[in-house]
Amino acid sequence: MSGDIIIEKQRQRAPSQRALQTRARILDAAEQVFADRGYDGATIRDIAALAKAQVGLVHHHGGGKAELFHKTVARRADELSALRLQALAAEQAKGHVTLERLLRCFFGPYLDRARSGGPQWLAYARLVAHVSADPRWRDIAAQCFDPTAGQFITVISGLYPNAPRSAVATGFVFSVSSMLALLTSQWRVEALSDQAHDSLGDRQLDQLIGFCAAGSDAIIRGA
Amino acid sequence: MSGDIIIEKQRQRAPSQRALQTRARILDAAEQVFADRGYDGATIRDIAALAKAQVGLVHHHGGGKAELFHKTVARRADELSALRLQALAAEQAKGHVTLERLLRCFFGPYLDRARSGGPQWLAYARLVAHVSADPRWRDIAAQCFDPTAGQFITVISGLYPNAPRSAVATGFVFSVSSMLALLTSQWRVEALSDQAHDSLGDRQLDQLIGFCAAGSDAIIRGA
DNA sequence: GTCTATATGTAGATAGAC
DNA sequence: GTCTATCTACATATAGAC
Repeated sequence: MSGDIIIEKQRQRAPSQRALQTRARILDAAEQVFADRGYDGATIRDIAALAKAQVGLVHHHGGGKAELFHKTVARRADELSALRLQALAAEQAKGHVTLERLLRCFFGPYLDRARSGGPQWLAYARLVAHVSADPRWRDIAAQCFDPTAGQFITVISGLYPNAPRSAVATGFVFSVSSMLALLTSQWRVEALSDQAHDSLGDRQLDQLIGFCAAGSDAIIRGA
Repeated sequence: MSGDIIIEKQRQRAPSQRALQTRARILDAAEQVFADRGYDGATIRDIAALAKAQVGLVHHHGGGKAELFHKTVARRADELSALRLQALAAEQAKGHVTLERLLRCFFGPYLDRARSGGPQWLAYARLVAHVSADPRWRDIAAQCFDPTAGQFITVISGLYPNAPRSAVATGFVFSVSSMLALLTSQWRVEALSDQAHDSLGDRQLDQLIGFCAAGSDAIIRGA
């Protein structure tokens, strides 16, 4: 898998309004189908049908299946990164930064949208789970998620001046995997609890932050 | 996806030694290919080539792609469950059960094998990550993993008499996802640390247990 | 149980009219 | 940009000889 897929090409002219809508419909459809069935399980034809577009058109806008997948992952990753870094900057400006608050800056934007931003954001979580589970997408994961994660790790390291960065990174990787579990494995919690579970709410976010903050603190202090 | 796939059928006669070896080679090959490329990305042909067997033979032993996948997941799950429950019983017999020790009974058998049991056990972790990421395999996950997980959750609940079972289950699901992250995302920790990381060792197991115990305790006490 | 050969479907990709 | 039609390749699965 080459790491040099170009996402944005220079365009000669501004695309028409209709073309932009078509493009967005195709990306939305790709997101859902890729999330539900993974890269190989998804078909261009399913995506085209869901987007109410023609097969050739999906190729035209997506530039082939692999590039379409990359575009689909990158679209919301860019939006999320901006929101997270914005929340981080606002928190730092207030001073009194704590581990809990930093994690809230990272988790909050995602969880907010998963709750109120429509089912597309929950589909995106499943998509990210697929990306994380498959070594073929390491380049995509590194390119889309690592820069922002690295900034958060640097700030957290500042809270523990003597801690090795690898301990902070380990706690952060565990934390991100827990966030994905919250978004993709609620059904499992319900099955193991023998009872219905609350839908995604403030309580779930607080549980996630409590778990990850206490856990990361334990790793970092033990290092 | 039907939940009534039968894994073991009654056989008329005991299979020959050669047949058993062929069967094991096919399951080993299937494990690696499914782990590397997921269910849809894997092909019966790749599995046959890696097992040095013929395509038709893979069908004969596996009973179709879907059933072969199920068999591959279930094989090590059964072995793991036995080891985990055995460690749990031994720990309970000693008395003085703690959350850390319970988590060690659950994580230890897997981590031990991932370290010294050959690359197949690491492949299995990637396979489980695929199963967890895809809602199509919920039935397999529930059948292979939930019974043992449920027993551990029950024992943990005994340590916190007033805690709701859903809080314990939430912490446990986060913990399992962190275990998978340890086994499948070491490369990510390295990339985010800007430094090489120790290979899988006692220290990693201690970090995982420390993270999950402190995190679960925080969730349960906050509930 | 094992192998060869083949049937059948469907995938990704593209050419060319509009 | 959009649509129709088609090319080419390879997937799963099975039939039947040994």
